[in-house]
Amino acid sequence: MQHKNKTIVKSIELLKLFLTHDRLTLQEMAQLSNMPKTSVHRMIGSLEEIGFLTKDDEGKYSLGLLFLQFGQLVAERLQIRQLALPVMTRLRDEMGEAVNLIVRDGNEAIYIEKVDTHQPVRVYTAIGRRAPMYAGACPRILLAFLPEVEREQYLKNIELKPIGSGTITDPDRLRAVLSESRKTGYSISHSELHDDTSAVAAPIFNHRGQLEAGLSVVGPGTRFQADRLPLLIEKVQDAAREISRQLGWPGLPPQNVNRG
Amino acid sequence: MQHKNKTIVKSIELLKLFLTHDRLTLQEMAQLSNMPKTSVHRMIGSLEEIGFLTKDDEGKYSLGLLFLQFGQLVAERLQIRQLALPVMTRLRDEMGEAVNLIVRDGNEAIYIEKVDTHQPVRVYTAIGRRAPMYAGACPRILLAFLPEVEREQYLKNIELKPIGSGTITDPDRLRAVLSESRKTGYSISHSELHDDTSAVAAPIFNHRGQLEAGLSVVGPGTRFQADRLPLLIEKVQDAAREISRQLGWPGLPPQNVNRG
DNA sequence: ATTGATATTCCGTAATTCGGAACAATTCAT
DNA sequence: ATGAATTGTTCCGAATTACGGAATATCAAT
Repeated sequence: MQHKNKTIVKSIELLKLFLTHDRLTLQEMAQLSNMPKTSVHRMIGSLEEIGFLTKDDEGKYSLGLLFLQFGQLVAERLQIRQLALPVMTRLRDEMGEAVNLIVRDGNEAIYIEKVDTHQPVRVYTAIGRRAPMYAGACPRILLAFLPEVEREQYLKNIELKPIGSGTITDPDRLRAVLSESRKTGYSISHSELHDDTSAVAAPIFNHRGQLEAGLSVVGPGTRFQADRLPLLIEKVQDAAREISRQLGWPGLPPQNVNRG
Repeated sequence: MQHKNKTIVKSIELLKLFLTHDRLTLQEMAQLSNMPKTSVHRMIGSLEEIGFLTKDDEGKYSLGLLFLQFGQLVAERLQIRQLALPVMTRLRDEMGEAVNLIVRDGNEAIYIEKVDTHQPVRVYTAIGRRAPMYAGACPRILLAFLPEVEREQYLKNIELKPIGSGTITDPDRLRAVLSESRKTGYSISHSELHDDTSAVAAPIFNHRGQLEAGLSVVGPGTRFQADRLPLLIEKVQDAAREISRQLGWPGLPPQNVNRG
């Protein structure tokens, strides 16, 4: 990756402005991106031509419907979603709490499936949301079961910013928690991503015993007290193992993989 | 749009290969796109860097999870989906047929919401799919109620390719059908997009009386015979009017708009 | 080890993008 | 209505950026 197309990267910076703004004018985009008006003008012209942006009657730009098509394709092609959904629904019904499925994307965790407690729920809601891997039970279970080299590299480079009132910001504490999760096979969080929200998560492995995804139950902190945690842990782990099995997981405890 | 960023446009051509292929190697992308290996290599390097593509263990590329995030945002920001969904669900329950909601995107119709007959159904399925505006009841109702200048321009430039066994390929016949739909306020199709599938559609207008979307019930041709059509037409039109009303539609029949 | 296939890097050429500045269009206030 | 201000569009010379053929590296299979 020695040479790269700067134009593409810059254009995406423009598109990413729309993650936090739904409609923008040329001027606003130029200001937010610190690029010259002319350059922005040229780039969004191209982005509009290909369908990544659309210009409405008032001359404001927003994300194009082409993203619906690409988003759908990505969602459809994630086989694990299909397998996991029935198990997730069952877990939700058993425990009466929302259930999330996440995978790793680079240095982040991304939500790829959700079953909510309240009906009717648009499944699509929350899908695509991102979180750092160090915060929250579910992202952190991914981090815990990452290969050691990758995990260490991540821990060395990442800055632990507080997000909720309970976010772990001390690297030593984080290392201890991760180590504990590797031993027990689950992780717990209280108010790490959202205040008063707790979660219990377990890892999902694929046919080669590699970490594939994380599964979690999420709910208000008041319903995640000591008396109920053992049951929650058991059920989440059961569900995660069930999905792993469907992915062809050989069934060995993760710490025994690659030790023969 | 005198000057444009060729690089961006070419890169999207590469991404669009993934609409029909879910995994591709560098080599395959070079062949399918007729671009030099080196250029493809550079571009997909950038596309990977920004998250639009990912490389799996076997060195094959596929669409990145970033599309989930953008797709979600676009879906969330389509207000009409929120309004339409309850009405669509009710229509589905009344008639026992699948219900679709589509909007125009350039010269195509794109499905933005779907309520299926079979449970449990992933709503996301089919969302983002595209169809030409001349084929199928729902796409064609969009075409019928397009402003005359745009409609004529479309009809002059489009080539009517057969898709299903009933696709209209004769321009005069299409014009007659469109004119009829404008008078009656609905459209019917039999085997135009898929063989043995029929549909009945009605237009949805916004607060300015402009065409905003199309609503349709879809099902097997055997259930869309003459005896049942009047009821289907009535129910679809009722539902479409209900959604239009929620969008602030002034309530005038479309042919009276801008005639005062 | 040898072959064949695919991926990656090199590097001189030249086409493309850049961005300031001038210009046009639109909006707003008076 | 008129003028001022704001936003959007076009122009054009400078030079950065992308191009792509060829050489090299990596990998898998025999």
